[in-house]
Amino acid sequence: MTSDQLPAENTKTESGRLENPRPIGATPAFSPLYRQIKDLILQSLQSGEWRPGEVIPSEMDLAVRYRVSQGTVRKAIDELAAENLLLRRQGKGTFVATHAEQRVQYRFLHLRPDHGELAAELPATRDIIDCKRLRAPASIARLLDLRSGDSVLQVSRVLSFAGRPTILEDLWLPATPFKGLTAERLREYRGPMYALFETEFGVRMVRAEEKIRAVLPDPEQAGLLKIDLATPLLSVERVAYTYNDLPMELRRGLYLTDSHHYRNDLN
Amino acid sequence: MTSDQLPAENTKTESGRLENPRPIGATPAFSPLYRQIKDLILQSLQSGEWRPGEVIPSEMDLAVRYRVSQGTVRKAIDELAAENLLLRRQGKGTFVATHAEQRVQYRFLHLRPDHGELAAELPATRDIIDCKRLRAPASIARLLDLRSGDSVLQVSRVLSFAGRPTILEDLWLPATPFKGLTAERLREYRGPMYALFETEFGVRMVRAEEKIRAVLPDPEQAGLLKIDLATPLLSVERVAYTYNDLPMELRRGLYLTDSHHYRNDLN
DNA sequence: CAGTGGTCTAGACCACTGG
DNA sequence: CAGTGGTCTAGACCACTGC
Repeated sequence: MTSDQLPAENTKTESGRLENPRPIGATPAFSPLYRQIKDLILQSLQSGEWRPGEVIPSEMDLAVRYRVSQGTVRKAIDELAAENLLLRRQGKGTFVATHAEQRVQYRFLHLRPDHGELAAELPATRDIIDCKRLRAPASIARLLDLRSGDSVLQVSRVLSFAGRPTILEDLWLPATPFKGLTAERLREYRGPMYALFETEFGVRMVRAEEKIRAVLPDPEQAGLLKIDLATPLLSVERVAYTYNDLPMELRRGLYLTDSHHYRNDLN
Repeated sequence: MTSDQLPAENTKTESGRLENPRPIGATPAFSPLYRQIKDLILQSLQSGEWRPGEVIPSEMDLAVRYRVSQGTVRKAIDELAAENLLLRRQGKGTFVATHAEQRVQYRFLHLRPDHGELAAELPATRDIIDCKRLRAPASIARLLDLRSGDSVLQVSRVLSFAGRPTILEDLWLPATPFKGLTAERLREYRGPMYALFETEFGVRMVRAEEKIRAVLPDPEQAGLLKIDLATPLLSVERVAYTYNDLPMELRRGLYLTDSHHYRNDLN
């Protein structure tokens, strides 16, 4: 077997086995081939070689490209599909996941109506209250891995379901990757905000962490949600991450839960 | 190939292929072999042939038993492991998951301290207030797939972390499978309640669904949690299921979230 | 009908555990 | 060292999609 045209990552021994390319440090922490392939695919996703919604090359093509068997590529893709980064469709191909997909729209929104389907209430009315640029206070900067004082965009909005104000949200985004985002563009756009982030700014949110509390609104919040000061609300703080565990959005939401609830499935 | 000693589920054709044993109805909804094997393993788990914490037979043994290749057994086990029903340990074997495992204890409890580790606060103080037998009201019966009026056990308890009452919970359990459960046994037992359910009643909770709201306490609840009536609380309603999607527990919890939060990871 | 993902097999070898 | 799960391969065939 020759090894002249191989990608930089791996070279084969004469037995056909692969050498592990990272004997760094004391514990190399053995990384199987399929995981290395997974990382290569991940790099192509990050770099934008394959964009949200597009097909990626077939398993056979990738097997040839990476010089491994189809089964190994398959296992790499399996993991990426399990993480919702890729979407397999039998007979058609493997696609880069996107928040614009009809089937997975509002994937991160766990609020559900007590009766009936969420789909019946979507798309919700979205009132953008505000979109301004400011210096990140320490508390915001820390969660976004920025230096305090770095420039961030702050968006405020109210979501209404069936005419009833239900969610009051504040968002903070690092200003650099989202340069050019304005209240107008947010108002014009049809579809989930994360879909807009993908198409307009090339930022794909991959996972998120939420911290949930029960709180009472302050007078301003109560006014925007048209509730009184004694109405308890869910406080949902979300940090959303793009590839490489890079935090790209902080969102603080207040959810009115008298006709909706936050749903969670435990496994 | 002979097909005389095969388990009832599948017989091989001469080509080595397997016949699909369920051409029932209009759309047989093709079920691959590994999924049939998965169901067989699931049956052995339900029947108690392999109990929580025990090793199951090796992949090779199961392959022989079911007359399929190791790879097919492997794929079945992969799915069961992904659903947290089985636990693989390289070099040791595959084990039936259990809530008594140190590593996965309190798997369904998403409350976390704002600062520090949950482990530092465990085990919490658990005060069993009450454990009584009663006729299920319609609202409870419906969620537990019982007839209203069926006998259920109701348990009330308060969990305290670092000396502070933090969770007030009511549980409802169908009386039949939990016959013999008393406040005393709950008080004596060290470890998670779901572990007690496994060892004492052979009921393993496999998954759960939670509905979360923000509420204010009534005077009785406020007294038990030692808070005032204006302190908002998380209301967490959980239905826990055993094998076969059979609901076996309804739990209504009130979580105090001034120094804790409910954590959720979105993928 | 060709192309894609999905299933299944058989066999080789690797990494990890415990006696 | 034997036994377990974990990786990798090569090849065959199946189910689904769209031309």
